[in-house]
Amino acid sequence: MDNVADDLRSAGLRVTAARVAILEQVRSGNHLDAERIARGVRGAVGHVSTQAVYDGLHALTRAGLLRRIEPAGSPARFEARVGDNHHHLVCRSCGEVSDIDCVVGEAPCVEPSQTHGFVVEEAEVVFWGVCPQCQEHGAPPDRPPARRAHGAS
Amino acid sequence: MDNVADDLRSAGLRVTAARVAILEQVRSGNHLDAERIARGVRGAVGHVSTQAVYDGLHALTRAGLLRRIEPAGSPARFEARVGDNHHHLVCRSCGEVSDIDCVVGEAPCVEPSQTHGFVVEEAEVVFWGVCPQCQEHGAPPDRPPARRAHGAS
DNA sequence: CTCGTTTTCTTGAATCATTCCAGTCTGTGT
DNA sequence: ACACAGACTGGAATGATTCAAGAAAACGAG
Repeated sequence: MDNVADDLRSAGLRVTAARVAILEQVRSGNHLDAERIARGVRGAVGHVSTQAVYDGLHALTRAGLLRRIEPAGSPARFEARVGDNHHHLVCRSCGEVSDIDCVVGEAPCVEPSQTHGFVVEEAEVVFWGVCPQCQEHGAPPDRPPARRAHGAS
Repeated sequence: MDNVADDLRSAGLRVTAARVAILEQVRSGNHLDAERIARGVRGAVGHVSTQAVYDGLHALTRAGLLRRIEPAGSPARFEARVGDNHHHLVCRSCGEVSDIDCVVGEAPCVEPSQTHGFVVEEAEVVFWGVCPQCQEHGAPPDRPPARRAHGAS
């Protein structure tokens, strides 16, 4: 039933209540940050130290079960959609993150024009905009706004 | 001669030694972080508080004289190349940032496939790789490595 | 040139996300 | 059941950045 445990095991990680809960949280939630995940985990299994949450998040990320994204101006967020090629759309007002399928369809989906000798491993694309919610109400529903992240393109 | 002062003035900012120095630093340096800028500024004009540096950096950024970029896992960096359409190539090992001209050539240079109702204002592209230096020496010259920033695409 | 107002700078403390540490506990393979 | 690597706990520490309140300086008016 609960493939979460199996996923952990086959990733070479021990199956503990904390990690199971972490993975479940991230899978059910949407681009949650560490604090939110910690809250969810605690709601599910009782006390878990903040450290254990960060620790588990790292382990799961290292194992490839989670992906960590870090939009400028907001704490790191985690998502369980891994191994495919997708990008993100971030609301400048409330910080909400949505997935976007790769624009071109192959990875890396964007090729740099000059590489300055770098070996390029990955292209990360972030679209900045305003979500439908924030378009209506000038203000976000409740979450604090991600500080503006400037930049052109 | 020194158009920096004029640039400040015409951006509606007062011309102070600190701000002139900040702008000069960023223009001559390459994607410097606040601390490095502060060091340079102090070298140029004597004591300037950290706060004044952050303050000036914000003001200049707000005024459009500077662009702030924030690659995952490293402190914010500032650049003076503004108003054009370019992206960045970041070294996973040493954190070095290089400019890359827009892949496609128009802004926004990448169009999302679905917008989920968002009003998209900007596309930010970051290429992750390893710089020439770090390819040779396994280790970076001296700067601490940006923590890995995961993610596929 | 001298004010007055407004912006900018100073010092110092605070915040937030995240990490470091050291010791204790617990899955797991044997 | 055992042993031990891996995971968890509590608590302190770090680093980048911000907040706050008062002092100083810039610039337009008179």
